[in-house]
Amino acid sequence: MSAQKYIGMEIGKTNNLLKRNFSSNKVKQQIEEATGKNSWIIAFLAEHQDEDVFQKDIERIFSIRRSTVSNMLKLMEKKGYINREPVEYDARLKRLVLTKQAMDMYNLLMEQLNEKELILRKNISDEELETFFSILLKIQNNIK
Amino acid sequence: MSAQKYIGMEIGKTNNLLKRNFSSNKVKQQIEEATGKNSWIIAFLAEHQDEDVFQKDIERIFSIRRSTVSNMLKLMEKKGYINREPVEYDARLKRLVLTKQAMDMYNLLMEQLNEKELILRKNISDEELETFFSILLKIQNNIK
DNA sequence: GTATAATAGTTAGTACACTAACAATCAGCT
DNA sequence: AGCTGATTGTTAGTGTACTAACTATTATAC
Repeated sequence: MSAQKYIGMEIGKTNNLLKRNFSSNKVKQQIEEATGKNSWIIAFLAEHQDEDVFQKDIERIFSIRRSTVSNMLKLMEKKGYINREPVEYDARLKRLVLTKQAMDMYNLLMEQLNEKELILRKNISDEELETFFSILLKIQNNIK
Repeated sequence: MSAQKYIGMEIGKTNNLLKRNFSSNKVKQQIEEATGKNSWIIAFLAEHQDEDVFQKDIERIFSIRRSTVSNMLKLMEKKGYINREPVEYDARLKRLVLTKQAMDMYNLLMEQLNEKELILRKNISDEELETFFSILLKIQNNIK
């Protein structure tokens, strides 16, 4: 029984390890530091500059609740990474726009994210990785 | 590029889903509610009643930092699940002891944890699961 | 035997994540 | 046009998790 592993437990442990060692993305010459999640959001916004992106999209993509998004984006605005602008066609929506500062960080952030991804994938074959993601997807579906 | 998945991202998303839907363990007739991590800790202590367990052990087993353990156990003490007792042979250590209330919850908590585990494993074969855990272990080792 | 290093736990400050309750706006229906 | 319900975002309060700095004790080394 004590040898049996629990999915939630193992994922939680791995998530903690990631948070500790792979979360902070210090960008040289930047005063404020982009935390792990900040980097992902900046990357997403940079890759979708041609469309309007709102908080509700961040919710869906990153699987976080609206209150969390609200707080995170408030911090990112304070740090000078984004602005939240109203749109004409719907007063409820606030369009998320990257600042120049954040856009300048994009390439470096992606480099860092990809570099870390390579470290995480060490000793894991492409086939194993595919299996891993497919099972993770099954687990995600089992939760809902 | 946008189709490529990132390990940290997918694990983070899954962890959020777990936290939202599989974390709370309401035990009938209990005033206070044992949160997800509380349940795990109670289970661990119940299964190791014959030995002395200290905060440093919880750190190692659950892969969380000492400050986190300190805060979590302070809350659990407040809720009446554990007591922290000094030991004679080392004044730095505080032995963790389950209260009667928590011991009474143990069987029900394990039932709930196992029940949830079954839901998480739906549509996943034993072989797949073994692969999944082995890759997760590789990822954990890649982080350190 | 005393100085130094290692270990165990706490506290302050911050980030991330949740629920619940709220306000504002929009969409649909009659 | 006006009511009802859905959508979007905020706020308050809490739990989990981190780092950094701290205290207290124990172990080691000289």
